[in-house]
Amino acid sequence: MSSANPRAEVRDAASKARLRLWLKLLKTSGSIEAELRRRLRDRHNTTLPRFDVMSALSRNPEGLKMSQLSQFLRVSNGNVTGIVDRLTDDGLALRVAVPGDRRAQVARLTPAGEAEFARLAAEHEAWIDEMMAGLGADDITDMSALLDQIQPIGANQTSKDDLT
Amino acid sequence: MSSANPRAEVRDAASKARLRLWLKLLKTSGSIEAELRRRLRDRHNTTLPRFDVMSALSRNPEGLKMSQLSQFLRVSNGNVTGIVDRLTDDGLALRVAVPGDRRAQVARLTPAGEAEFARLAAEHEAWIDEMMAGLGADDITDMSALLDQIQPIGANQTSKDDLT
DNA sequence: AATAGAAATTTCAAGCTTGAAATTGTTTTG
DNA sequence: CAAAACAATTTCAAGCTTGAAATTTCTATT
Repeated sequence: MSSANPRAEVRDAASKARLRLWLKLLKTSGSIEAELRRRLRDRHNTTLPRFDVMSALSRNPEGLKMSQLSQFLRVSNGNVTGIVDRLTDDGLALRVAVPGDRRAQVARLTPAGEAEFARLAAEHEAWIDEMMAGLGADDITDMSALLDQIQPIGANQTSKDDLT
Repeated sequence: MSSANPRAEVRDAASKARLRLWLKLLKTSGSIEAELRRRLRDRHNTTLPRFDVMSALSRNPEGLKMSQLSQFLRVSNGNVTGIVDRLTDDGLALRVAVPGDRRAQVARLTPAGEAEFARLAAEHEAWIDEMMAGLGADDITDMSALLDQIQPIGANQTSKDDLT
């Protein structure tokens, strides 16, 4: 069964190699993410989704409409509703009516929310720096270029943190 | 404010570069994962967690104890309980008593589960192959080596799909 | 102005996920 | 052997996540 079509084996091997790479990629990002969640929980009593929302709001001090927020974070509308609810309960965020459109609301960080996020963000960056300490400047450039070659859907969806 | 300590700027730039790379890595793996979830749902009426459990069971036809399963997948015990419950409800998995230890049970795929997984796995591999078509053999080798440089915790936890 | 259609949000049910507590069963040891 | 320690699972509450349905409020179009 090893020569009906010699090309088939090559194709199959390449496919398996890509699958292995995907599993490795998944494992790496999953491990980083799990460790971040663990530290946010144990050291700061918060969660990654909350951090993500606060991060988005922090970059938009004037606030973001709920729909903008969910687009930016690439999650559903109903999802941010709940997260902002809980941040609001904790006094870290608040909703402000949008003048001229009574349907819409803008979510913003409170001063307490900004202060809290500043602390979190500094830690977060240090954690990432530590976890990726094994990569030098060139490695980062290389890996970035390689990641660009992966196109899950085709077009290059923007956001989920542009940090530009 | 740009020369109190010249090294500080370099350190800071490197840190920012690592952070950007992490966000990119997260975005890429998140996009792939989201697309996989979407296709599993729309085309096969199932979910990624179910696929993962079935995959693990498929590689262990003799079955896995619930605790082995959760270790292998790196998720909590309570988590697999629920997923296996639902697979069982659907006739794709079943629990078998372990002779000699009445606390333990082994989860296995039913014949229907095996057949179903065979279909899913073939599709899954093709999807990954398609999404990563942009990477050649050398790219895969390079990326794999770069991923090895990232160590979220220190030691190199095994599993979450070893695929040997 | 009436109304049909679109838009911004929230609500909801279902499933995933976790860590902690509770159950049930096994093993070690005083 | 009793009982304390340990082990395998399940149960539970809380939060995350989604897509679909429901609300409320615009915005055209007639």
